[in-house]
Amino acid sequence: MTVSTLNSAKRRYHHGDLRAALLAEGLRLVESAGVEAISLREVARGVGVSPTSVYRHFPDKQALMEAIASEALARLGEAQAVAARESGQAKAFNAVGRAYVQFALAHPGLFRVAYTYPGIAVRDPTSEATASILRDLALDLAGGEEARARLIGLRAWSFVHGLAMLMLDGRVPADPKLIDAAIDSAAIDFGGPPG
Amino acid sequence: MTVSTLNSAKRRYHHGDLRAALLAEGLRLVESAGVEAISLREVARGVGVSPTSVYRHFPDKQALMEAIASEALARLGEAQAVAARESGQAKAFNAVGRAYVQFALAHPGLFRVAYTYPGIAVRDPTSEATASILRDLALDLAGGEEARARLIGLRAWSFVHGLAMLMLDGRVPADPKLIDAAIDSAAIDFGGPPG
DNA sequence: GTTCAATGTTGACACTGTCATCTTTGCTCT
DNA sequence: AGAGCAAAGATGACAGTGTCAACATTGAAC
Repeated sequence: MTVSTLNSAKRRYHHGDLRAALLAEGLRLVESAGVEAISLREVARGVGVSPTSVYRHFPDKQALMEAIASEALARLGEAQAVAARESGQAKAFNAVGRAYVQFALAHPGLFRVAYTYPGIAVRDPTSEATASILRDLALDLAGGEEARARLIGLRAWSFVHGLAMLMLDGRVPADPKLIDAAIDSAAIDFGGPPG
Repeated sequence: MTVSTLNSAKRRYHHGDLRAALLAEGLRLVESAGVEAISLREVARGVGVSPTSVYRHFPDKQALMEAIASEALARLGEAQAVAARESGQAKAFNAVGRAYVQFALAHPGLFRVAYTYPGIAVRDPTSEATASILRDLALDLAGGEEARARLIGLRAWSFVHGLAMLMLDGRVPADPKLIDAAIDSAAIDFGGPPG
C-alpha cells in the first residue's frame, strides 16, 4: 500500500478493481450514448485500459453486457420499490406500473440493455424484482389466490412492458399524460371480476 | 430480351431486380438466423453480388433493415387481418391479440427486426396495421366514442406487445396455454366500465 | 527473496459498414 | 446501326470491431 495507492489510481499496471470500473463505464456509456453505440473497445478506452484486458474479467462482450443489464434491472427494481413504498397500499399496483414506464423513458439505454439486447436473458434473482413485486401486490388483489395472482401479475407486467416499449420505439407518443390515462383506466381492470 | 434473360438469371452483370432479391434474402436470413446475426455483406453474399452493390438500392444498412422491417410488419398485419376475418365479430378483438403474440413466437426474427432493431421507426402506413385494426375494433367496444376507443386500443396493443416481448426474451415461459389464459382473462377488461 | 498465478499489454486475424474509383451494361437519340 | 450516357455492379481500401495467442508486469505466498 504505497502512497500512490491512496491518492491516485492512475498509471498503475494493476488497476485494483477493473471489473467494477468497466461495469461503471459501461453503464455510463449505455445511459449516455445508448446500447447500440457501445463497443467493448470503447468501454476499455474510457477506463484507460487495453481492449483485451476486459477478457480477464468477462469471458466475452456478451458477458459484460449481461453484467450491465443485471445492474440496470436492479436499478429498475429499486425505482419500483421506492414507488411502492411511497404510495398508499391501495394505489401501489398502479404506482409500480407507472414507475416501470417512467424508468424506461427516463433511462432508455438502461431499459433497453436489460430487455432488448440480443441474446440477454438474465437469471439473477434480484433481477426478477418486477415480476415478484407485481406478483406480491397481485396476491392482495386476488385475495390470496395464487394462480389468479400470477395471471394478474403477468397481465400487468405485459401491459406496462408493452407500453414502455411502444413509447421507446416511437410507435406511441411518449406523453406522460397518456401513461397516466392508460394506467389509470386499466387499473380498474387489474383486479378483474370476482369470478 | 435475349434467351438468357428468360431461362436463367445467373451470370448477368445487371441483376434485373436486385433490390427485391436483397430484400428477400434479408427476410430469409432474419427469419432463419435472427436479427443480430445479419450483416449487409452476408445478404449480398447470399444473392451472389458484391457488398457495395447494395448501396445502389439502399443508402445504407439501416435503410435495408428498415425495408425488411416494413415487410415484416406487413406480414404481421396480414396475419392479424386473417385472424380478424376468421373469428366472429364478437371475438375478433381477442383473436387479433392472440394472432399478434403467436406471430411473434412463430417468427421471432421478423418480429424483432420490426420492433426492436436499433433506431428503426417505420412510418409506412400499412405498418400501422396493428394500431388501426385494434382501434377499429375498439371503436365498436367503445360505442363509437373516439377517445375511449384510442385508449382501449392502446391498452390492448401494449398488453399483447408486452406479452410477446416478455416471452421472446425468456422472461415469461412461451406457453400457448398461458397466452390464451392471459388474453382471455383480460378480454372481459378490454371493454372496460361504461364510464 | 523467489516463485507463481493473477492481471494487463501487444500484435494479429477475420469480419464489418462504407467510401472513392473504375467497369460493364442497356437505353435513347440520331 | 452506332454513339453517348446514365444506371447498376465490381474493386480496393479504410477505420472500426470482437477475439485470440503470446508476452510483460505485478502483488503476494512461501
